[in-house]
Amino acid sequence: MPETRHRVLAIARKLKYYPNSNARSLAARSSRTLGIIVSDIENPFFSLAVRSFEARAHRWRYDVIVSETNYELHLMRRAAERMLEQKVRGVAILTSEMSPTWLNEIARQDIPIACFDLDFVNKGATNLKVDYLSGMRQVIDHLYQLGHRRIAYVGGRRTFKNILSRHQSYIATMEALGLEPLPVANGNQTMDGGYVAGKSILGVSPRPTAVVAMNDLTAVGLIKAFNECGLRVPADISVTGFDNTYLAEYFVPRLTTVDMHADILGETAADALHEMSISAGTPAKEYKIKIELIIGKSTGPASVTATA
Amino acid sequence: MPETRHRVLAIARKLKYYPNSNARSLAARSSRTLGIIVSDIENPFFSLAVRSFEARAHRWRYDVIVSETNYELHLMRRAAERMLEQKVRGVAILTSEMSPTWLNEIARQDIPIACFDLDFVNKGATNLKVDYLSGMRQVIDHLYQLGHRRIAYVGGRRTFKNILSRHQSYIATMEALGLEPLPVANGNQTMDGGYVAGKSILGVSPRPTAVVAMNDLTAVGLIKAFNECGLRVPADISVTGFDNTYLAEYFVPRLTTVDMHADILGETAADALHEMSISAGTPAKEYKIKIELIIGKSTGPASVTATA
DNA sequence: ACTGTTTTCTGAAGCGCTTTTTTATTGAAT
DNA sequence: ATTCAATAAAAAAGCGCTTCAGAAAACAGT
Repeated sequence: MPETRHRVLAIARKLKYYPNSNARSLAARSSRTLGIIVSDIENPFFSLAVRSFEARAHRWRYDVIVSETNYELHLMRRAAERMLEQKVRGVAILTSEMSPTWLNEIARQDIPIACFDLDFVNKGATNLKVDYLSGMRQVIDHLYQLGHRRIAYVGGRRTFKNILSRHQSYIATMEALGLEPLPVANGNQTMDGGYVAGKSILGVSPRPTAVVAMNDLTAVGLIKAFNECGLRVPADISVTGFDNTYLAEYFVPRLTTVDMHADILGETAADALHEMSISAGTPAKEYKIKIELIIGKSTGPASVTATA
Repeated sequence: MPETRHRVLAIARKLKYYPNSNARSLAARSSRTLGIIVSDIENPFFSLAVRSFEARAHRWRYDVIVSETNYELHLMRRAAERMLEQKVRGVAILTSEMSPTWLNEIARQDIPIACFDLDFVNKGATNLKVDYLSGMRQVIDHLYQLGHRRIAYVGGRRTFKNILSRHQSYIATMEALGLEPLPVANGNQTMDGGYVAGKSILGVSPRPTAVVAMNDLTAVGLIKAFNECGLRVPADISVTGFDNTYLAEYFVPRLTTVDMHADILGETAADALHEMSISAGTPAKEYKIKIELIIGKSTGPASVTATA
């Protein structure tokens, strides 16, 4: 029997026969496709998540389609529509600019959802949660122990949920330490945003001795801005990132950052969708994504001159 | 009429109607989907190309599916099969580890192909060519003028066509300048490969005064390795990248590299596929991708002690 | 008013598969 | 041999759309 199967497959290949997946999905009333929507495919955090999601999905014999929202609302809409039109078997949403309207729409069609840090409460949705507060606290504690007191924060362009979480965690942690949260400079989640924010921070007086960036890309942009103005990191000013992308690891100086395990995130999302799709009615679980401080070389003792 | 259309669409939305794209593709005997296959989605060169490809494809009202080969043959095979099964309207192949067998297979089904730097000669294929020789020559000339004579090269893991092109161009250019090509260290196209290669280069005596990396990621890995051993870039050793990814721009020191215009590449590929798909029988064109040297801060005059 | 032509509308056919139903086949039990 | 359940094989019925053929309607020309 296995050999028969093998022969059939061999002949199929020889005959160049590739089953039409459209017909298959149509007839089976169910596609073998998972979707994943991310904010920014150029951000290594997301590309790593996409890769591990794909790898795991392929293991379960799904195809995957990926859409990017680029932090833009109309692309978010298109992405959601596309998932609906393609009749995906499940969709992972790793982007906070996804409106509840669409989430509900997807849930209404009984398509399993795995969302990263979006707080979408629905029986058809699995939540992948990150404890930002803990991450932010670890970062700031680390800086605090190094003697930093004027710690600034650089956030993202919009007030998306998870971007906001990081900001709120910053404020909460600062206050818990009896420090005054500094006015926030906002970037746009990427390097150039960080660069611009970095320039603006340099105008603040007294200058912060440390800057916490909302992600690694922003941190890199900050450092570039600082370097251009003759400031050394970490000698003159400390900078931290968030996400622990491969970028953080190879950047010089190696970034102090928070590991969010993008790879585990992607895998977990794929696993969760698979599980939900084979056993409908399973109560949606909630996963906690591990978070851990990675101490690099971009943070150092608060410089004496600056604190003086 | 337009208002009627608008009303219909509004009602469709209200009724939560999303046309089944599988049924549509099946009935129309033609999908509205373009495929793109890349080596490594984490490499910013590719992610940028994917993004611009998607953007342009969406403008022409195509959906796009992206597959990654990860430089692995079995994934390459799966990616090709998937394109065939999904009955894509055209496919862009931005990965040199794609066997001619599969290219022919795709061409045989009359699916337009746009391949980047793959030398696939077929009437159904558009070629996007890069003049590596020119790029490499510009890089090496630049180093030569800075006084470098012992210029090493760090290549990729396998002998894929385009990776090989860069290598051959290195050798040709060196010889043209009357310099001796040094033995090549091979990376794996990413940072950690560059890092390992960097360590091995440090063992070579006399040490090269400059290293040409096959891409930006490798260059970053190299620099990390050099830094760890106390070498400063560019004071002690110069390093160049290739691709001019955003990484190169924000890295400290800003990388000297070669811009391959990944965004234009992606757009051109999408345009070419679109054009081929609407007018079958058009003779396949050939596009030349512009290439240009970007001088950064990772290259400097050959250090006197090293050349001595 | 009548035929010939073009345009618009309606309904049926069919895309390439999976699934369900029907029919044929076998095997055991009477 | 005959009946009935169990199993295998073959045929039919869609899945949700697009397309195409044919019917109906509209428009001219004589």
